[in-house]
Amino acid sequence: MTSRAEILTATRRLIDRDGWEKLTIRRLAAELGIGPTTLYHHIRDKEDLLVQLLEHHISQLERPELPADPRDRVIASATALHDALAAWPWAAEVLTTDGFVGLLDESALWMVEGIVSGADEHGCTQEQSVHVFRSIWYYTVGEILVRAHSVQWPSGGEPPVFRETFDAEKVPHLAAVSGRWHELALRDTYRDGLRTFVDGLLAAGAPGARGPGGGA
Amino acid sequence: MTSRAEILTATRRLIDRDGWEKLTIRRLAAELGIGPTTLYHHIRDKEDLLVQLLEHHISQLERPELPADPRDRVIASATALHDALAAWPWAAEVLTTDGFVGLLDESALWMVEGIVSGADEHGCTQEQSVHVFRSIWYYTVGEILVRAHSVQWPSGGEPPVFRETFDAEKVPHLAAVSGRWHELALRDTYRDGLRTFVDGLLAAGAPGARGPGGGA
DNA sequence: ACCTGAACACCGTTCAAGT
DNA sequence: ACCTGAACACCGTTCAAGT
Repeated sequence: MTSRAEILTATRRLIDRDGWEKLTIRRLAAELGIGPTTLYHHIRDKEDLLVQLLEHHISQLERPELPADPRDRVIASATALHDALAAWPWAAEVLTTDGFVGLLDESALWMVEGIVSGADEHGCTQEQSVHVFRSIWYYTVGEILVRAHSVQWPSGGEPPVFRETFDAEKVPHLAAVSGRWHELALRDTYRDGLRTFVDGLLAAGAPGARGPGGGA
Repeated sequence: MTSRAEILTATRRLIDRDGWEKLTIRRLAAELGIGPTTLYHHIRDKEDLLVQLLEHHISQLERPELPADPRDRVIASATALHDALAAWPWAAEVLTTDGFVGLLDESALWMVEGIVSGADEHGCTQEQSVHVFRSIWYYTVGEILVRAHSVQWPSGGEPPVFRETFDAEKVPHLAAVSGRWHELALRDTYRDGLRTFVDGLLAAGAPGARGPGGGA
């Protein structure tokens, strides 16, 4: 009597309530009111559960109209990817562990397609377009994972992000900025970095393909 | 009779032999020939052990002469950071989990200082220099983590990185490249991406600070 | 000081058995 | 078909007890 849908919503409820690291097969079974072993009649193993959860949530993503301009389409696709993962940091963990593109079905691939097609149409070769995607993917997944782990002290004690004292002899520039580091590290600079990176990647891939403000 | 040095070398030996994910307190104790509980007289907990291991190995890193040119110094520092982590993917895992810069002692901070000082001297403000470091850090840690997990099938069966069939109606650009994706995804493009990113970040931070080929 | 076994509170997963 | 308890092979960590 336990359905796939019930399992997925209970999993999501457990993660939302207790946190991603508290998701275990045994707790999920308790959440469902069944024995842990019963779960194995519906899922192959824990990884299978995670992948199903991820696919389900990505398939529910609203799919925005992507810009016609190649460069803007790359930015918009990467931002959609980023925001989807930022909402579920556990997803980023699943994706780094299990590989990304080979895992997901077509409902998620429009974001990858948006990046690759933008690079292609900008004038990149296939090699360069894949390179553009991979570079953006690394930057995005790194941002998600680092920031997801950094916000573990929401209102607890001291934020242990940066100690304030540095040896000005050995690391003068860090010493100079140390008092402000914490504040600066909290800023959301993903989009700034993304724009910079994309423009650089596209320029490196196909320098003459598009002037500043130029058309197709 | 169990020393800190003995524990750290045994930990390293266990990781090198059996892999990072096989490192447990109990296995480490067995490796040392002592009871698991005995270990707790020498380490506070598992995380403490990991941080000690990381600090020890980073402190043993050879410290290269960094270039005088700011841009080249940023590249060289980031590359040193990347290569250090690529050699120990478990370290990247520890660092994303525990925060980076606040955790390490001065023996590791020269890499961070190299990036921040390069950005500063290029003409970036403090905000911009921290942004440069963070962007590079995200890209680097993402690359390490994704690639570390992707090489889990060294000679096993099918590499599940990318399935070869795509719906050419829905994702035409992915369909076009699908046959080559796996090969392209294996290429080491970290340095290419890094150079592109750094040049973009520095240009965005301080556009007029340095012309192409210009000096200080 | 340094080390120990027993115990606590957990994990993921398998398997023979029940309805 | 669907579900179960018991069991296996593990975890990190604590604590009272030993030398």
